[in-house]
Amino acid sequence: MSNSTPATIEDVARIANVSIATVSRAIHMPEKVANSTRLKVNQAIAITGYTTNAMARSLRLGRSNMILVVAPDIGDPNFSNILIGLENEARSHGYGILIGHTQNDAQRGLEYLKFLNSNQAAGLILFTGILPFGHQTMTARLPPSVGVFEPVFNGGIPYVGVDDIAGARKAVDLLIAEGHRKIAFIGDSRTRLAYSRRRMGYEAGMDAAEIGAELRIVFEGDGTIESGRLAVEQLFMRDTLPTAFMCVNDQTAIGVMIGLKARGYDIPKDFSVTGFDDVPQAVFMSPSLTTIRQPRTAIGKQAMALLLELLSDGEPPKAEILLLPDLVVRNSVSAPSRSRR
Amino acid sequence: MSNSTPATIEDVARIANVSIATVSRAIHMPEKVANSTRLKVNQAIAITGYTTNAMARSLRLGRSNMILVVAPDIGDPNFSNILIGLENEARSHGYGILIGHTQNDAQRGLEYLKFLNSNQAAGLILFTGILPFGHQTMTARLPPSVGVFEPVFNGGIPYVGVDDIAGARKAVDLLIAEGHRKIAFIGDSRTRLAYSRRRMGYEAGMDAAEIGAELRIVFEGDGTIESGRLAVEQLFMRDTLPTAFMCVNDQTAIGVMIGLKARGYDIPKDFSVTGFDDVPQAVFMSPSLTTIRQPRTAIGKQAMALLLELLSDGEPPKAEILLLPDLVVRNSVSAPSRSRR
DNA sequence: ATATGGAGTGTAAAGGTTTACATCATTCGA
DNA sequence: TCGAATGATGTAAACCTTTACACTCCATAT
Repeated sequence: MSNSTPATIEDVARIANVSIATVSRAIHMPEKVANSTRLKVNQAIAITGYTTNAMARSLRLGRSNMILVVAPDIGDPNFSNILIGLENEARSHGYGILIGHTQNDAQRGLEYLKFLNSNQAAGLILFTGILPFGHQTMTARLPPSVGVFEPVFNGGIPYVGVDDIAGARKAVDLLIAEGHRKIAFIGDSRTRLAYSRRRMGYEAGMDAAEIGAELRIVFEGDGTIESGRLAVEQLFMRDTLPTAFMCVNDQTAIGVMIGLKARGYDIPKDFSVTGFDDVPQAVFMSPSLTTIRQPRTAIGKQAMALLLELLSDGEPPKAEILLLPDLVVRNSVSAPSRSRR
Repeated sequence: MSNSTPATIEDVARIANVSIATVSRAIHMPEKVANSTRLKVNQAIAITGYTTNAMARSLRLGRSNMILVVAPDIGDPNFSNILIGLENEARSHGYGILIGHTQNDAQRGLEYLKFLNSNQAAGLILFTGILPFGHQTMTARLPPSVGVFEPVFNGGIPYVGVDDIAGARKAVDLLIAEGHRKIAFIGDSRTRLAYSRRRMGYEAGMDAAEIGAELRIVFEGDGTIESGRLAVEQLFMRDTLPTAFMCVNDQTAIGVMIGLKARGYDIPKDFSVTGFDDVPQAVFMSPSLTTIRQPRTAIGKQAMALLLELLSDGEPPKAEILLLPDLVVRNSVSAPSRSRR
């Protein structure tokens, strides 16, 4: 049983007293094999402890059962949760997951391309918004691919993300429902579709509540904590203070809270703050941050499902799948204070 | 160039006007090939864009260039940082990383065993303290393996972790240096080596400062936030209050802080608190938590290095590699207050 | 009774690589 | 000058599957 070399299909065939072809069929196309034969084969498999050699199978089939997942930064807290979704879905379809991180380094990306070229991966999941593989020529050889979170710019690759407009809308609507009208949007001017869409959600919400342009304050930062802090400074200098800060992401919101606290204000009594993403820290802030939660596991699952569909059909069923994010109400939002309303 | 099917070694051989054996040698044993020939081959490779088919290679060689990493929970914040270390080290040696998570489910673990049996992985990195694969019989077939963080109980597998004794010692020593003498250790009674070692560090520090048993308070919990909160309750009931809480991990420390704050105490003015691990939240607590940082990336790197060594030598060079963790001083520790000293 | 078709199985090729062994050419020593 | 040693390359087998094609039975239709 515990032989030094693992059992091959031939060992099974010999014991079951059939040909290797029959064994293969008994495993992969059971209906093509007589009941009695299938039984014999299964017994032989049990006796030998046979597992089909994935290398040989992949070689013969011309494709592997691995999916390459490339992310700029594995440490990104978003990543691990997406990974769970990806992994579960993949595994339940007999695929395994290969991890690559590029650290935003094109050279690194190219190294991973080798995995693909050498047939080690049947498909590709991309976390980064751009194809990591500089050369256009490469695109031709790219296997079925799916983007996560963001559309992939330089390739016509379907992606799975979140409905940023609807998500942002939930945040404004909450603030408006609480009685806020002068709501600042602290944005991110970097060219990411997600960010501009969140602003669109903000504008749409303000439109719907018929809040005029004179009450809208937009500050375009860069999505960092520092950028949030800076936004507060600027707004105080300009002396055009809102009663609520709707932030493009949690990082910015954290910065805003730091800035407000530094000036001695109380959140949410003096100012309300919302974020977007629901990063792990959000719940540990004081006050805990009201934000929009990315359905990370679900995104991962959907992305992998889409990729697997692509692998079997070859036809991209959809160019874009947007999931609806949830509003997570915590303690950074309340009605605007009397005096400042 | 962008042919539909990728170039094979045969294409290269034809263009370079040599045999496929020579091409293979030119790639893998360059010194065995004449300079002029090597040149021709390299040119042909450049022309065809050839990459060796990893499937075929692995099949022929009988081992793959993949390392399987199994963790109970990919979402664990520790995991991603370890993963960075693992991945970097593996990649720089031509290996790729395969991810599996067991969710502490033995059945899941067995599924991953298939990856190993089917030759898809040459080695194994284990995050869980136990072999996920129930059956002893399996152990015989396990490839070279290395544990991370914790020793692997039911297998004689080397592991890479942190020097818990030395780490804990740093925490006590800090507290003692600040003037504390009555220091409580809030432990974890679950049978993990790490936890008992941390307690050993505590005792050693108290010994070194010649602090008698009457000033030592030990509460054995279970490492959860709730356990920390409970410890505070118990200690207040027993009315044997320390001036500082040294906690077996950050979770416990968070619980202790919650418990103390609930009773209206100020940290660190009334009580000092230390943790262990430096989880991501630690810095966001208020006050931010003074703790011992796990050198996660370094652990991952070392573990992979050890595994690769195992793969080439076959000889386990060391049974245990312990890295020295750093003390991270934040704001949860100060000198004990006059009145309570 | 014979032809037809289908179900079940076997034979053998192919997939791309590595490497033991064979072959050939060259060089060196006697 | 010849034999041997050395170096460079080629031939072919092996790694383990999957599957097209061929074959054998057996049942059914004619």
